[in-house]
Amino acid sequence: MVSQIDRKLRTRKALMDSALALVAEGSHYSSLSLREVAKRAGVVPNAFYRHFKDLDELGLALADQFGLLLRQIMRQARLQGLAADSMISDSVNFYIEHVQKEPALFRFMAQSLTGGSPAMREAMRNELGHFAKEMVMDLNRLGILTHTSGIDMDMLGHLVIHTVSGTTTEILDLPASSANMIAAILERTIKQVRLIFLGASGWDTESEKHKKQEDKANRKKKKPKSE
Amino acid sequence: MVSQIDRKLRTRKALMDSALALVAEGSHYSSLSLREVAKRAGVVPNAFYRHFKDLDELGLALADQFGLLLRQIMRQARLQGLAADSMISDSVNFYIEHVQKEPALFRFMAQSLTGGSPAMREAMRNELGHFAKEMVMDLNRLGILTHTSGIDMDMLGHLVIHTVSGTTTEILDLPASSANMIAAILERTIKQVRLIFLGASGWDTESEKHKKQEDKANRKKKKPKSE
DNA sequence: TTTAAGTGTGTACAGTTGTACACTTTAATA
DNA sequence: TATTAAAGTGTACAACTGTACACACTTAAA
Repeated sequence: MVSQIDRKLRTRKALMDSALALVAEGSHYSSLSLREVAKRAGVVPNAFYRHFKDLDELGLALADQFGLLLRQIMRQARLQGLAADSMISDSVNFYIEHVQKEPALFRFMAQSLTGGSPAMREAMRNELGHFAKEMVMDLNRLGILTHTSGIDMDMLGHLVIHTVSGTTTEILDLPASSANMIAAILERTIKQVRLIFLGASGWDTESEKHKKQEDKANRKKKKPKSE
Repeated sequence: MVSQIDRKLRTRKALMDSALALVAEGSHYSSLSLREVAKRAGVVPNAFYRHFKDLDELGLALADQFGLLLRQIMRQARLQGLAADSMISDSVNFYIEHVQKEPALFRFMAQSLTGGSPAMREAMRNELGHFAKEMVMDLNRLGILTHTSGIDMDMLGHLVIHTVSGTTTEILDLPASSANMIAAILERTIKQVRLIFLGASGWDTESEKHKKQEDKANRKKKKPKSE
């Protein structure tokens, strides 16, 4: 005998897990059907409506779940107390570990950025934006960035996001057996993040003159097209 | 009276354009149906088989078309002969212009990186890889990078790709009316690429010691997990 | 001119889709 | 204990799916 709300939560979770499982097996979320999701969850199609009005709504719930996972990862990373000098490589390592541990959710994330309803894309982007913001703040706090003045944190955050999420989809496409390829990508990503923060630390000294230079040149021509 | 091969090419193109149009209207490629693609192309469903065996095969043809577009863009950019001092911003500007000019193909590209058949994902990644390689070589040739020694070109290329393709999907999600948002993203992306190359120019001087530092630290702990 | 090949059409069919409606079963409430 | 609300079931249906088959028409080859 189960509590009524427990039962409700259980099937709800079953539906979400079902969708994730199908995504993990190679289907694209936007091509899933309500019926196959229900069947996989061991429930009759109509029961779906007791929990979600749509597959879109289920998608939003999954986006929430993904955000939760991200926050767990961050919290866990903080508890470990990464050493400042190996921080970048440790962080990337740690992140990729979680990608491999929970491939379905990350695959779903990758798909949602370009597919799904507009609402879902936005939700997913918000989750990632939050993640990047926290990440950059952490790295900053721990001394990777010695100066915040002058540098556009939002820009930096998006740069890290795009790098990491791009890497994520690359890894998820590998046959999982090829550990050496994964290691190569991982190493490459560490280099990339390191390069980013190297660039960031030189930003307001070197880059400003660079920027001025470019702006001046831009104002002069203004119409570089000749098509 | 039309040549037989002309006719063939014409309907083939109609089918491809149809798929692109549906994608441009918000559908995800992996959720298109053969029938709606055929209908939109003004052709009976069965005629589809005279040109493609699958929607997957049509997708590969679209990937080819996208690669072609990329190469055209690069050629065009080279013909313009960008000035070295405004090169990064001009390049990004130029690229984004084309994204807005041909939104359907770029949308398709973004979708294909995480959706579609494995073959298509690989095809798309190859096209982008080629693009990034050429781009980095160009920037290098024109003096943005003063030294190639020691820096991992592949790493740099992927970094640029992920940044640019991430930006691309962001732009394509905007309601197209909001020109100011687009301008903001564009500016951000220019900053990002500038930061990347700033990092790259300091790579083998500053970064090596950084790397050694991290490696040493890594060797010491080796097991940062505590979950 | 006859033949062959290829492009597009019409009909057909079995399988799947979302969802409406009436229902059973179960747990919480009164 | 009787009542009510909610979770899940079963049947039904019209719309849509991919694709097989036989056919019509047009161009290219013989």
